[in-house]
Amino acid sequence: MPTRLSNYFLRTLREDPSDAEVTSHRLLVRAGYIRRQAPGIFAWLPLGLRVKAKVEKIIREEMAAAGAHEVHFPALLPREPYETTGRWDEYGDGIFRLKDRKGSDMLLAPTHEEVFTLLVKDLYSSYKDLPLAIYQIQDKYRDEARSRGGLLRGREFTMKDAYSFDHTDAGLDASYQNQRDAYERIFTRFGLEYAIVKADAGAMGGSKSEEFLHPTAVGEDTFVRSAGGYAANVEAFTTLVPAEIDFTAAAAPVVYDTPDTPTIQTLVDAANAAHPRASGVAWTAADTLKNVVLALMFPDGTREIIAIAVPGDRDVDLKRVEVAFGPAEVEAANETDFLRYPALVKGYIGPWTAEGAVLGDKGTTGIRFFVDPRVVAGTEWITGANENGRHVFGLIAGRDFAIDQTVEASDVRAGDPAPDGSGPVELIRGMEIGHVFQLGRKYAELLGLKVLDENGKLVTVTMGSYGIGVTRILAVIAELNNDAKGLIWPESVTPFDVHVIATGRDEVVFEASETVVAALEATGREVLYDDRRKVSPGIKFGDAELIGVPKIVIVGRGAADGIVELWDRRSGEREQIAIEEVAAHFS
RNA sequence: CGGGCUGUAGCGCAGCUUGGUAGCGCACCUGACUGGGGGUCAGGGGGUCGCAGGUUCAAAUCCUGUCAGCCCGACCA
Repeated sequence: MPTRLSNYFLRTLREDPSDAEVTSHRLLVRAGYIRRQAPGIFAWLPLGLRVKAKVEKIIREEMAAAGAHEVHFPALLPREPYETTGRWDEYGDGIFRLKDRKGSDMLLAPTHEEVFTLLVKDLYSSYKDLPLAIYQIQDKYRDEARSRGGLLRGREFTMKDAYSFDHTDAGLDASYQNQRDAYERIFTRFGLEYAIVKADAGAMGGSKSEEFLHPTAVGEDTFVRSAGGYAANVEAFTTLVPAEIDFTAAAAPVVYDTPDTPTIQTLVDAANAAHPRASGVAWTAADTLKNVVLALMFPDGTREIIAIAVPGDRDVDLKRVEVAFGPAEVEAANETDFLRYPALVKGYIGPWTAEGAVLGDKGTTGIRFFVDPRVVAGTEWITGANENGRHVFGLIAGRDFAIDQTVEASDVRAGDPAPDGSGPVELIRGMEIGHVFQLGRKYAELLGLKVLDENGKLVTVTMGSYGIGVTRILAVIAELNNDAKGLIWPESVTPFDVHVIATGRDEVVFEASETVVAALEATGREVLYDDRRKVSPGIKFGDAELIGVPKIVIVGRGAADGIVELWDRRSGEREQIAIEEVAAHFS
């Protein structure tokens, strides 16, 4: 039976909802696919549900092809397994927590590693059962500080999450590659451009991790890409380390008075004015060493002050620092912190004084000291002398201060060289649509998932976790497929195959329409039939354009002569054909 | 969590400066006309003006507080 618009649960909106900014959100609400329920939480209407089902169908087909089995866990879970793995605490405010009537802590799962691990532990105990890949399509909950972009970043979203179980590292590599290949097929079927980038494993833990990023201005991630094929999330980008410089002949450092130079720019100006470089080449910010004092806050509540030295022309990227020291939150050191270390003179901080080191484990402060990887042995710097209005010139890395601890703290910029030598990188905004992790043995270890191997020995299972954002993909597809009039779905996910419009009031039009609809359905097409009487053609055309079914058949003034029109939503082309030929056009 | 903005009918908005018992467009209901691009006419239903308190004879409007939402940033898939 066709879906008849005369009694379908659908209401299109003539005007844009005021709270929708991004295109996909605006159009999905206007065209009657979703309705906002609460910030970042949406109700699904019949049209939206159909598209979502199409997205899920493609994912299911590829999961099946990859040998994964579908299961389904509750979204509502007890605290205990998450307590065991430490994520109950690590997630902080990021998850929805609630209590049942007995006062037991529950959560709405942000992801399901723990329960998948426990399920396999319950049922399997032999290496012969491995490898195993299981997955579910389930709603996830994350209490975003600020949801935005409609479906692009909601607090409830549908995700396909798959998990692999192996008893050897080689097995995990194979399972990981298997899922990764499936993801490539999935995104190709959706017609989505993507870049596979090295990623930070973050709260998930584990080692190897790659993100599938769709390049788009509305994306929340920034990643880098080189012409030579290197790609990485900015958090995972590693600096190309320059060659060391022989400093055996280098002069000793000299301290100069540099009054009123608390910032890099004032320092560079003062240096060029009062202490020009012997070679005559002007000093630049890149010749200075900026020592940034930060506070690390660990989940257990401890606060540690650290110092990081980066070239003066670079800013510290706090996100990259957090990745380097995770799980910890990072913020700039505050006044209270500085009061604890009177040796640190704000604006004039440096690792060195003539009397000895200030920073580092051998320094007078004992503060852990890290340097940017560009600060290699033999590089020469201007930096603070730990006295108000004084800087030291000609400070040699590896001679005058320790460079044994490097950290990726500097911001990443377009033009930076890729670490693999494949050339300069460009910075691109991307939306994460998939993420594959090698979790390794973290979860299996903590939750006690072991199997007997070939030798009858108990070994801890090694796992992978593989996520795809179902609703996010739907939104990205909507974001990509629309025009000023409305949505234009690709064939792969369109809610209906054909949208038949009856225009006019003559009975012959509706009779002809029924014939067309029946013929289409006989070929297996799903038909949305606009059979509304007393609705003007303009409204019907407008609704069709908003809803975005790519193939439209208009039955109207030619109906009496057995002629209908094929209307291609995407190209706008219209073609007159005989009613008997309609079905053939769609087979 | 910081900054900005907004809460008036299902949706989009005006009214607030200068207090006087709430209005427009769309949507919805009835009837007629119209019938290939959101048509016309006539009639109609629907709102504790976010909430609480205060000022006043009188508050959507002025004052105080509070809650909610949106956008930017921080953060996060």
